[in-house]
Amino acid sequence: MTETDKIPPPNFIRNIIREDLKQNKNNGSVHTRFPPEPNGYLHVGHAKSICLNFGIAAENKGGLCNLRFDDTNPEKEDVEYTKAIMADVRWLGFDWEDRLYYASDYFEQLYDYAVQLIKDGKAYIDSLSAEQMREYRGTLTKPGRESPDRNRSVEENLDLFRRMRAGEFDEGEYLVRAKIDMTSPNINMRDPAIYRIKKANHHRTGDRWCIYPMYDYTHCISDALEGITHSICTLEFEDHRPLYDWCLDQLPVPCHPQQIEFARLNLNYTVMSKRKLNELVNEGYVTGWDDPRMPTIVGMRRRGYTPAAIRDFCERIGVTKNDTVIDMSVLENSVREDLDETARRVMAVLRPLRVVITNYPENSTEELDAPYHPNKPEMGSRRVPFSRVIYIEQDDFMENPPKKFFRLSPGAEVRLRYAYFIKCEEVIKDKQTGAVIELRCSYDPQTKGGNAPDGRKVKGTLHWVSADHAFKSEVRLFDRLFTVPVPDGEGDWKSVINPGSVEVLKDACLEPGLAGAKPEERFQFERLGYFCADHKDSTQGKPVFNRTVTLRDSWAKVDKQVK
RNA sequence: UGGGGUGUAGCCAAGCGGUAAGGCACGGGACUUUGACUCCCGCAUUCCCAGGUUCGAAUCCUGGCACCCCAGCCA
Repeated sequence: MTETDKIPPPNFIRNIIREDLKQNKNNGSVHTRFPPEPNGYLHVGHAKSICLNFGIAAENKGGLCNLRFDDTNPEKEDVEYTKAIMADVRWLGFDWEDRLYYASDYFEQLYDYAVQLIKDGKAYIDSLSAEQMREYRGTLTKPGRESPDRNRSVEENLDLFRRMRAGEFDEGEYLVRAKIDMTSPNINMRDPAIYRIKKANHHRTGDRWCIYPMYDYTHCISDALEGITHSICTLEFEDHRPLYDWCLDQLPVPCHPQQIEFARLNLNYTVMSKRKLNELVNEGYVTGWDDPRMPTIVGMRRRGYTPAAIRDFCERIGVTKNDTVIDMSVLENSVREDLDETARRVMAVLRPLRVVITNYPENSTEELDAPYHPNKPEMGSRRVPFSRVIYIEQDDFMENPPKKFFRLSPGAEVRLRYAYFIKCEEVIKDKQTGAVIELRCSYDPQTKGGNAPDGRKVKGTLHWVSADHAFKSEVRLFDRLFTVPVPDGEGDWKSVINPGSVEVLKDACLEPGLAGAKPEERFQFERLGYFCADHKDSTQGKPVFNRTVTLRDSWAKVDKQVK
């Protein structure tokens, strides 16, 4: 994302558009839209669609992308979601300018068009019950039968439709159907419903309507009314395209957009359906839609993912019609790549082990200079306090180290980053448990800053925090939400939820400057990973941190091989 | 044994009749005051399978096979 002039990789949709432009189709314009239903929060799958639609608009001269809420089902939708969706799209870095639309804005026009269809004998009012509808529809292999109401007169249809709108009937009593073909091999064309009665309050139109248009009928017309040129949607709508085209062919709409379908995103070790995400929230498996383990935009944001990283990820995975599952490592790679460039390095000890530097003067403190980024001096530096008692990571000490372990062990010498070389002289253990509770080390005053004048080298460099100056706070570590790569493939997907997907460390010791971290501020805790100050649980002067992603860890591999 | 789609490496993905890009992952090495970053090197004689057309096929033709989607008054 640093190169603004980077040419996006080709994909079949961009190829179609390039070809259309060459033919001067749509007078050379490109107009897309992102059409979420406001019935839940957005997830990375939506991010793929957002990046595609807004991206295509942005990379073509004069290209535009609308934000349109597909709000035709009042029972499931809510303003809470529209607000959250707008915030997410904006946070991802996209702008619909003044083109915010709602399908509900078109209800009157949609009604008029339906009247038109009825007058033209292309739609009728049906009184079949839902169960009867199902029977008449036939099956995948057997054609359907025509409803007895199919040849109701235009006058009667018109009257009934008017009375439906007027609220004279109960839900389910009547329904408007397109008159297409009950024997079509495509079930979507067997006289699909286009209007149903719902005596529900709509989040925008209130109680003005008691009949609501169906998706297939609404979506294509909304696209046409907005002058959309390319209506990009996911694969499951491929079968609906003939219906999309049919509706537009019957009506005097301003234009006829081209529907193009692509495969939705699947990520391993997580689930992506709104229904399942909803269950995770409602049944308490996670703390909310914005739980840092969730693949939602708000969840990833809270975890510390950046908009640039998510955009980069969406670019890398490509756009095709293949049914695929993307490896989580691709996402993590995008995040690390962005954060490596932008995050300041600081020190934090997650699981503290007390170290007393026996030959360092008591009650003495010095400040050591530590740059914020090893490769970017322009990011500046800060002073970190050093004193006689410090904490190091428990993992950085082993009493009986395996080969190639170049951290601290009895008699070994290591560097404390930006400070001194220390040597482990004595190991103090708990008399009861035998656990190592303290290390006694000596330091070499000659090695201040981290280099020895005599040229001797150490293999390991450890991060540390001065005990008296440590800012103690909470740090949360996250792991994958599921224990198997494709939970959807499991009979009971909830049986493979990872019980250890979150670990809360209450006693982490952070360098003092971190007490001033702002909500959503991101850092690299050296040698541990990238962390983000939680915007929800942090309080003034007491930020708590979420681990976004670990650093790549080649020691973990060596360690595994040794064992 | 209805219709619509899709099959290129462990995971993604370019390719569109001229002799298999790239990314992730993985393996090896260099550098290193983060076992990070960075940098080198390696990683499909073969494109779901079988035939055919062609001087030449992942690309064209024929026939199989596998997987995904569709029977809401959801989107």
